[in-house]
Amino acid sequence: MTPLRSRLQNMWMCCPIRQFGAGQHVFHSNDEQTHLYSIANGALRLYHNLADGRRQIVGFAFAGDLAGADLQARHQTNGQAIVPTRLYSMSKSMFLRLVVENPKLLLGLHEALSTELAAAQELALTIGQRSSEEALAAFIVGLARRNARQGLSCAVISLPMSRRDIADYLGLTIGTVSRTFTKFKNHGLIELTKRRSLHILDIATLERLMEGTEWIR
Amino acid sequence: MTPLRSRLQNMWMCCPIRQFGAGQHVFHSNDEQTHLYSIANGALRLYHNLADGRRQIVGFAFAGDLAGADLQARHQTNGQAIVPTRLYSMSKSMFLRLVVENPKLLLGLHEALSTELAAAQELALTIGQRSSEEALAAFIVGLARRNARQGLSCAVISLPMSRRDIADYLGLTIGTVSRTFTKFKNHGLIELTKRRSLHILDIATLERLMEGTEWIR
DNA sequence: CGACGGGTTGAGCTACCTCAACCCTGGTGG
DNA sequence: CCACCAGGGTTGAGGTAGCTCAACCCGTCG
Repeated sequence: MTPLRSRLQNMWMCCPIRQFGAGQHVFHSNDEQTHLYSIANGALRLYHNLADGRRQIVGFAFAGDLAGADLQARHQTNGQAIVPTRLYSMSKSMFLRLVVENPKLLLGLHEALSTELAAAQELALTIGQRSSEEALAAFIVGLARRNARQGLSCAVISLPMSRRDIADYLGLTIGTVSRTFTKFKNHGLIELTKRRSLHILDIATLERLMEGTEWIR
Repeated sequence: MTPLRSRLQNMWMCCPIRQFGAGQHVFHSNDEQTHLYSIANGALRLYHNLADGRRQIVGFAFAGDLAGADLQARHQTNGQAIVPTRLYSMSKSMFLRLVVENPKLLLGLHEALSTELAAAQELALTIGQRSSEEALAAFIVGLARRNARQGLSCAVISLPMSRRDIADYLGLTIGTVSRTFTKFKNHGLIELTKRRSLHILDIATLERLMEGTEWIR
């Protein structure tokens, strides 16, 4: 954990906490953006829609992640709780006042935003170039790496989101996601335990799969 | 043009200019990131690769755009000149020194990075949910809107990138891109003039196409 | 215990890919 | 100034990954 990040983390300690039930929106796309959020626990889906309802999830935010880090006048995405979620909220003006006292805070936020940008570009790579198997492998490995960074188990992966969420994230359909999970299970790469969690049995093969250097029949 | 942005623009006036020929790389993914760039003229493609050479272009940068705005230790993408390109370059340490004097500069950079994030997320929407026709319409409209923002003609669109670049940007193949251009031409939406430019004849239909509210046979 | 929502599986379809031939254009050199 | 060439772009024919639609399964909750 870099100094920048820890400074950002301390900043939330005295902020009010807001709660959202599963399915509730924290903000809608094009809403005025008044606050910066840090997720205490739970999970958000961040998504875009087309006119006919097609949905692209552009990211998930879990405990420790920020939302609204762009500081724009209006929200660029919809933000919706996947499960009951609590988040620290700080008004943008409050944050900007803190920045005046401590300019490093803005650098920390900038770093967080850079990470989000890298994730969005990696997602474009996944959707645009990877096959359904490569994409799902990338998704699972991504969650494992996030767990590792947070000091959680990188073998047991919790999946708060539904199959539809995963499909709308990877640009696939629910059927293809389900079939691909089954295929991974049959190849001994993962174990599907409870409905919303899995065990990784062979991360090395998943990593080769996501890079396109391994294939399964 | 917001004050933040104009402040960012003035900052480059005294910076050294570097030149790159078509196909030359300004930086490679994972290179140490030493500088911040502003494109004086020309164009860059920003891209990721998979192990077997599949390429996802995650953005194009044209005159007035920044590169390296993430200020990370290492470059997150490859950056390659599409055509002969000149760019202002400023070392990160120089930029950070300027920021100490004028903290607003960092806010301006943050805003630019937010714009990049929004573009990357919109790209994910395009690749993940839009059909080839909707995707190409979104691409053309995106270029037209950029031109409008820069005070250029939004009817005459210059396409410095090849069909392969467009395909690798939209997650399609060169054949599909070419066929879709032809279809748009046959429907009177665009005129294909020179090889690397086009005229928009019916932007309203293109906009409805990209939102999924109109179809062409 | 029944109903419901999410997940899995199967059968058939189609949008887009693959591969290959052809065309066009701009650049080069005779 | 023209002939040639190379590389990008277009078009066609056939194949296939992943979609659609529908049936079924299973765990949860009233």
